[in-house]
Amino acid sequence: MSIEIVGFRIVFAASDIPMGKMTDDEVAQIGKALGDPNRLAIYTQIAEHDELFCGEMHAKHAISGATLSHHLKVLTDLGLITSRKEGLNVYYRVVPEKFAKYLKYLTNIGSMVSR
Amino acid sequence: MSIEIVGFRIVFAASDIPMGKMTDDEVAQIGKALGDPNRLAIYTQIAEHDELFCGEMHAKHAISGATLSHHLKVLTDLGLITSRKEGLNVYYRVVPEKFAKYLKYLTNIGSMVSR
DNA sequence: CAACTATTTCGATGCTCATCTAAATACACA
DNA sequence: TGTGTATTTAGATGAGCATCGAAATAGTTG
Repeated sequence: MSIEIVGFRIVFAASDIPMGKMTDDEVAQIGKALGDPNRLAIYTQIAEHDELFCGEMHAKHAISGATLSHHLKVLTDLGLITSRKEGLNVYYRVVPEKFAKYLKYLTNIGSMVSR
Repeated sequence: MSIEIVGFRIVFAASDIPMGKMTDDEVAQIGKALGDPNRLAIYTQIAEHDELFCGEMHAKHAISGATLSHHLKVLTDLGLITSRKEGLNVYYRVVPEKFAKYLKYLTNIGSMVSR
């Protein structure tokens, strides 16, 4: 039995989100950002929890605080995460809309593959 | 009115595809591969058409033949595309399953964001 | 205010990689 | 078999970037 993918689409559980276009370049930038193993792990860890501060991430990844901060800045500059300062800690959380946009763009490519 | 994304999932039009797990590292590699603007454009162009040979791609992208060949090798080594030689030309096409796996992995991250 | 903790910035280093030109290979066709 | 075209390989170069240690900044708490 051979299986053929004829296409796929994203379904939003809530409702359709109005999402502005992403430029090809922005898509590539996000791909690159999520293309570093440490950064992908950091992003995934933030997504797993609701909010996370540096200290909790630092404990999980074998990188220096400076490097961690660098990765968080990259993700922040791209709009993939946001932060909130409270006391000594800086709490990070993902921006679902941004991620959804990226997924949607990729899904469009995928749907072109269909015949 | 504020809209909140509570999660999203990929729905396959044909049926659910049995897909082996991808390692985090492989996911990062694909992200990186699709994270180069030229490579993303090349991949997209191949996806748009059914099959494409180098010459057709070369005409569209402002890079040397050698660089094009390099990008095609990166995509091929990752299993994102395959090739077939016919006469002087080498025809490329995407491997939908691989792309779907990547999308599925990302979608899983996305679904974690939901509350 | 002083000491301590959390995070970021600075500056440097070494590796990865996109890109090129030139040469090699593979195939077609006369 | 020899010439022309398509693609890949080889080798080099330069830019980008992940990483670090150390210093700077910010905030808490005694």
